[in-house]
Amino acid sequence: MLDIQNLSRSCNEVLILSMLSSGPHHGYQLALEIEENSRGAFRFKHGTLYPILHKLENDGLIRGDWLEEEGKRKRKSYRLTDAGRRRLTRQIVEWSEFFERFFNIVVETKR
Amino acid sequence: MLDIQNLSRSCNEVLILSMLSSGPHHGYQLALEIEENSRGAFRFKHGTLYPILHKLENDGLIRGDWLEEEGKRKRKSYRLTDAGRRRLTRQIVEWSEFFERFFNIVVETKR
DNA sequence: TTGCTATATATAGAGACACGATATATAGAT
DNA sequence: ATCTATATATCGTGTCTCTATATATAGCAA
Repeated sequence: MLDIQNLSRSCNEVLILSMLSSGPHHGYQLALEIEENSRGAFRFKHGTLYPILHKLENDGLIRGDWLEEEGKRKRKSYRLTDAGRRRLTRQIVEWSEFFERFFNIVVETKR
Repeated sequence: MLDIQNLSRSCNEVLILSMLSSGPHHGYQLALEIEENSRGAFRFKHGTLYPILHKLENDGLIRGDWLEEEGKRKRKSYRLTDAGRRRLTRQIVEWSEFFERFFNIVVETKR
């Protein structure tokens, strides 16, 4: 179960895993697209982003491969592993349950 | 706007403010009822609860009065202030927006 | 050729905060 | 007399995000 103290970490994780579920991205690109897709609501500072990517890779949820293309800076392209895909599916269920319970209390009492 | 790094703190605050919007509660009672209402999902450790209550009181969002009843331990009864009620209303809007954007990204990309 | 901006990744240090542990106190039950 | 539930409080630890800083390159403009 998703516990309250892990909301921030889990939220960051799910956003990244979700983006990767639609195809490989590199870090910088992830931050830009998440910001775009949320119309500026979710912003990753790179001091937050890269440590998370390293942790996810270390946990075997994503995999990064260095790409070297002509005329471009070296980039690390990340993609979901099978474990990462399973984790994403489970996390989405947990977030759904969290929302349900959260609003249940908040809306129920507020009135 | 509700930012990702404050999810935990804000969630705790909203749960407490919500409970208080239905009437005065003391700390111990808040923890029990939140646990019941969420069917065990949200549990406040007292090492988390009391510091938050003190902070909310300090910020003028709630007000606590000591009650001394016969045959009972001394308890501190908290209730919402007007500022607290306004804060709750705004926080609920922000959480709604957060959920909308979060699932927008998560569901959109996941597929 | 120098400087600025965007792209791109990385990490050290600081600060916030929830938690576990611990402490104190009392009422009621066994 | 002891245990459990009620009730509040605080200290220390660990985790995690942020800010700041560092490094590197491509493209453009002055």
